[in-house]
Amino acid sequence: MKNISKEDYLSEIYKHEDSNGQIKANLIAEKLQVSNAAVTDMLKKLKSDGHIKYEPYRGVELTDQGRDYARNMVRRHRIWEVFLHQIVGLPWEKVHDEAHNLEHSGSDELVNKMEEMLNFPEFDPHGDPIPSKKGIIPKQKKNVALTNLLPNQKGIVIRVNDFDSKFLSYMSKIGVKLNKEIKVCEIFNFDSSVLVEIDRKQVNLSHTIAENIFVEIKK
Amino acid sequence: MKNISKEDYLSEIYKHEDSNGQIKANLIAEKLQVSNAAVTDMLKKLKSDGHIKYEPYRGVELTDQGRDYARNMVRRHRIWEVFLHQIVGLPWEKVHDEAHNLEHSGSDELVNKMEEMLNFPEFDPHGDPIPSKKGIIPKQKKNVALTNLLPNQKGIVIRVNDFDSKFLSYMSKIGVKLNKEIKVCEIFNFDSSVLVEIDRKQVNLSHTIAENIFVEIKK
DNA sequence: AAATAAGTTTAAGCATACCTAAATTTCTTT
DNA sequence: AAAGAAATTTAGGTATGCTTAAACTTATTT
Ligand SMILES: [Mn+2]
Ligand SMILES: [Mn+2]
Ligand SMILES: [Mn+2]
Ligand SMILES: [Mn+2]
Repeated sequence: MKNISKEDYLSEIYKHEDSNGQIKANLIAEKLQVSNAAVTDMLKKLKSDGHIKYEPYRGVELTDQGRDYARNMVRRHRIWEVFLHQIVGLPWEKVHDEAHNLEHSGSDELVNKMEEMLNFPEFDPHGDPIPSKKGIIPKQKKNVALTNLLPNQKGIVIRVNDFDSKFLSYMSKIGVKLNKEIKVCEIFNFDSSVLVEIDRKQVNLSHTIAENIFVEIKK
Repeated sequence: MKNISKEDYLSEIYKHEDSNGQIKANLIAEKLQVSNAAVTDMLKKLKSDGHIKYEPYRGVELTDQGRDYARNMVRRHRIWEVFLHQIVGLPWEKVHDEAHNLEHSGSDELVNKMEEMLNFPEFDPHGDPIPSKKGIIPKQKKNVALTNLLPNQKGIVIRVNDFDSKFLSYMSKIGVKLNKEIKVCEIFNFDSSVLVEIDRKQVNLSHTIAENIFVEIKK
């Protein structure tokens, strides 16, 4: 297995492009926890592999080939997550890190088999869409960060960010999970935290926490 | 994940030590498909890690630390194999290669969870024993290669070698699997092949094939 | 005891994937 | 438009895990 690093770079570029357009070398370095110089090195290799378009000091863009590769990596990651969660019974705060290692190892054939076994799930345990074998990405319900709700608005949890396992365990602890209803009671100006109601209990969420929970606004 | 190569070297040394005593650098090179020089390099590193005892031109021996590490790798490999076979439904000729990649990725915690889910299996799909978390190795029934049977003796399949997937598919095809009864009908001197009976059908097995099937002799 | 064969190590080199520090380019202010 | 700040690349270096070819050590023959 030779391409672990390349695959991680490609996934990162893809996930960002998907939501925010062209990614900066800077941000790749930060996300992958490597130096800027390491990023420059890798971008040259990815370019010569035909995975990205890239000119020094200019932005990075996936080629069709690179996008296909990256999308498949995201697919693998998310299928592993669902599998570990549903079949092995790992809690949602542990599946991301585990999948991040496994995604580079199992064959596509194995991933396809797991997908079939899971009955072709459309979303991973954190609500992120799983690209199909053909590259089609399931449409998510319209959703916004919890910080966008006004007092007395209610939302249904559609997605949470999955990169911090401590954050996810805390979410479990206070009852936040996919499809759960959250009502915003009050927004505090002094620290931008929000007081919400979950399962008829009130909890105060910091702004940073609320930013990482995405809900469909309930009319 | 940094120790893939080291882990493979250690497993190989362990598996050989287990059955045949000290391994020669030569054989490590052959098994891992690398040059002898690469083996020398790695032995130095494994020594400085405290995993093996080793003096130039002398043999290799695992330290207690190295043996623990290696045994755990074998454990991980075999639990993955059972899991892939029983839970994911992969045929026995595919689990070895897949497990060989996965064994370096998932955490011990995940492996322990899979083991529990499988109800603490003692043997992998090819009949090899699975070391427990504490390092205890289940005892196998006494067994010999099929080549050791005399005409008209019967044996129960206890184990098959797992390193060649083509061999294993062929075994499936002719009905050889664990616990299956095989009767030796005739041994041909001219090529040392054996004519056996499986499921009431006669099949001729080359000497090399028969050498890789291990049976408990039936009285 | 030499000679030969077999096994192993050393030497030199390559690719990957990182690093820090210095140099360069681009963006943002003034 | 020039200066300063921010982002990026280059230069030089490290560790891992390989390679081939040459040198060396140990085991086996004669
Ligand atoms: Mn994830
Ligand atoms: Mn990864
Ligand atoms: Mn195996
Ligand atoms: Mn392996």
